[in-house]
Amino acid sequence: MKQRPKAVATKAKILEAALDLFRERGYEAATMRAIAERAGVALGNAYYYFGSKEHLIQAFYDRTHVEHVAAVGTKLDDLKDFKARLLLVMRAKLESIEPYHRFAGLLFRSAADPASPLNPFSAESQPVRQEATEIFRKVVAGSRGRIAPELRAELPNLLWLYHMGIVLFWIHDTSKGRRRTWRLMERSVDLIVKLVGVASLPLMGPVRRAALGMVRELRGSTQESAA
Amino acid sequence: MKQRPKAVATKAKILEAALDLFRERGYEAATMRAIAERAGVALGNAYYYFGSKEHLIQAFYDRTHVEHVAAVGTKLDDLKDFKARLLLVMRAKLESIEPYHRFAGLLFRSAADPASPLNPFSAESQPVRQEATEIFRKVVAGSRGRIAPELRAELPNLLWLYHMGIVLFWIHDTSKGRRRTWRLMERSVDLIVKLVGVASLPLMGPVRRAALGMVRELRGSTQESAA
DNA sequence: GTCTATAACCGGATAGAC
DNA sequence: GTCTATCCGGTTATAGAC
Repeated sequence: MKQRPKAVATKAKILEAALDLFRERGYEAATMRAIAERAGVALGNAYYYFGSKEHLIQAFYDRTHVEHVAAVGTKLDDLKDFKARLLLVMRAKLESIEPYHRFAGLLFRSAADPASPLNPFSAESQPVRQEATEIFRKVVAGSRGRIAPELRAELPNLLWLYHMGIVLFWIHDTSKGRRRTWRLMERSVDLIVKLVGVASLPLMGPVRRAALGMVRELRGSTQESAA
Repeated sequence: MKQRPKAVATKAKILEAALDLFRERGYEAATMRAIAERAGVALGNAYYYFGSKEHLIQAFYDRTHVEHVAAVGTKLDDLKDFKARLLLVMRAKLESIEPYHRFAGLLFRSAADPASPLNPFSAESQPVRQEATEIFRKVVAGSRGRIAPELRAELPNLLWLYHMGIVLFWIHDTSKGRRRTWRLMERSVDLIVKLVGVASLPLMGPVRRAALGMVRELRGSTQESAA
């Protein structure tokens, strides 16, 4: 199973060519033939390394996640406020995906198909999903302030879901510099912080329990085992 | 612009063939060639009437909406309680779409593409979206009980969005009889009613305003003019 | 195991003749 | 309005070279 250096290099070359072309021309125009040509390999060779065009996109997924984590870097260490931490992570997210906006929509096409491995809720995506949730776990874990304990446990998953919602909006956002998404993100972060505050009030016990019960139900369907 | 009877008949023939084949074989297997053949027309002729395969699906959309409205019928008139009304509409929704579960996933592939006319947030879908929101407007309008006025105005749109979320879950739900979706729907309706109650408390003014402000922002991006 | 080259299949979409 | 012919790109197949 050990791959030879040459194979690794070829695979990387193909992936880079694909990502470049996705950026430059969007999804449809970046044909497999063009990708292979740009990478300097035969069409069949591209398929040798990537079973389909969608597999190329899975790699894109991974890449944006890595870039997101890199963009956050160690900056979280300096912040103790929940809102500041969440804002940091969300800003880094939007910045890291921006270069790919052009073809993100078409990507989402596959992602929405329940049968597609690209679907963020699919079993195949579980590792990526779990990794992506990890950063929100960090956000919550390092936050000072009153957050109801049951909420603290579920919050990372909720934040991951929330961030998927923002990405969904971003995909549809055609405003210059994605202004609308940024505004929505900032407002919604503010709202989330408020809601977490309210939900953590002792009085809100029943509502909180109803909400968390439902969320666990929702999560159960896609991930049989919770982390 | 008046269409000749022959044209209407041909178009209908093609549409019926398409819906039949979608039901029988699912989306992918129902090729445009097969549809044309079943309808007894040439491939090019199918494209003369329906610009793309996706346009055929738009018709499918419309049909499920009509069926939903039919399933609700006049039953709303008998109920004055918000929760009961919302439950009625949501149950009718799940029942009316159930026969199509098998290929709904593949349909939603296109629906998720921002560039697709099928996208529920797209301009092309605005009529359908508005119609679909209408039923939630009715739900709210006929409900007795304390609901903050600003909330009342925005609630139909929020409920439409909520119902889209439930449908999204339903698409991914492989449990027998879609049990999980039903349970989630019932729990979430309960939660929504609780939340509306809490949000309508005078004390919640700031949170409510933050939430509604954000929602309007969100809505603004897809519908330039609010109803 | 890695890679090339080439041809072919399939289905969505289009052009242009009738 | 309807057809036939054709294009185009994802995908597969094949046969062989290093």
